[in-house]
Amino acid sequence: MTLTPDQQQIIERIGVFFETKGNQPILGRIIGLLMVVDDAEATFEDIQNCLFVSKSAVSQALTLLQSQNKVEYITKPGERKRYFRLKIRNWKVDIHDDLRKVFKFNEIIEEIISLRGNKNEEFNSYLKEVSKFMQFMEAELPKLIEKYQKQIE
Amino acid sequence: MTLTPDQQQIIERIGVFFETKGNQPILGRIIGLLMVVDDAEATFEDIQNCLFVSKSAVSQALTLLQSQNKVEYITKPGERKRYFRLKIRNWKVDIHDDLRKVFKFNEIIEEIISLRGNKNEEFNSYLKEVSKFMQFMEAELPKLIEKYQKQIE
DNA sequence: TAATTGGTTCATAAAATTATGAACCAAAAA
DNA sequence: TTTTTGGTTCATAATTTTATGAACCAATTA
Repeated sequence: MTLTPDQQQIIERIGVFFETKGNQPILGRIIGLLMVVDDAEATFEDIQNCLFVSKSAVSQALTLLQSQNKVEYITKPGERKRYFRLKIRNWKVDIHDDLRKVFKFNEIIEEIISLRGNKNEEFNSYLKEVSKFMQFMEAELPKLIEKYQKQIE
Repeated sequence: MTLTPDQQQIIERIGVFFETKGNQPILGRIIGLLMVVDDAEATFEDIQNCLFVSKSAVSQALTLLQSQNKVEYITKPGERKRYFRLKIRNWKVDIHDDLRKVFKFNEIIEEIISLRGNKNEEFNSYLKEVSKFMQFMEAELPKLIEKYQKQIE
């Protein structure tokens, strides 16, 4: 399996995207590879060769990605190799989770509010405002997703 | 300035939250400190003492936080010390930005779609679906925020 | 003018993350 | 039975990130 320069470049970009989201470098590149290659799957060896990394790095990364439900593998009759591919069916859920992560901070904010003294009421009311906004957004998100579902039906 | 154990603990939690979002450890702890202390402000020295870090660490972290528009400082008449505090007025915008970051990936997805061959049309249509969903969500977000604004008026 | 305060800067030490290679293993093939 | 294939595991090397301390500086104060 050989990649075009275009493919290589975009894999790096995908890699950087996932990296800045706090993941380790290879993870994003493997995801990138699996998104970019024509048949949307790759063997252990393919991954090693395309990304120029060691066997153990690939093994560890794949274990992690599978535990995160981002990658799965299939096998083909008569072949011992595994064909890894994205578990893309989970992506809509993943997006929702990513969005909810933003509002996860509200749990902490609520605790802070309950802990704060009253020396700075202006700040206190700002905090409450932010908290209310987050609550609103979190509640509205599922509705929005529902709206999308109906729209495409 | 002394912190209660409760305050210390929540500062650490805020720290971890920001850390897992890809920020360096002190940043989140400074933000935590500024959220938790009663008057919602702290001097350079306060920060150093409360967080047990070096002068240079505080200086560098504050420079960064200010460049990110997350922190600002005020001064008080007759005092040379700076009083650092959160630039909380920006937070609603920050939340919106955080949400949009999730959909930033759609730019890459669109490129991938245009680059992909047709060996796996099922995957191609999944990608297109995800892309459409992200487009929808990104377009709806501002409306949602508007809805909130109206609701609180 | 000298000393102190309130920081900044930068080289590097310390710590954490990430990748490697060697040893290993089970299943299949020779 | 031995070798090969397709991996896994784990100690550690390499790299990156983060924090430190020493030197520095400008503004005040003594």
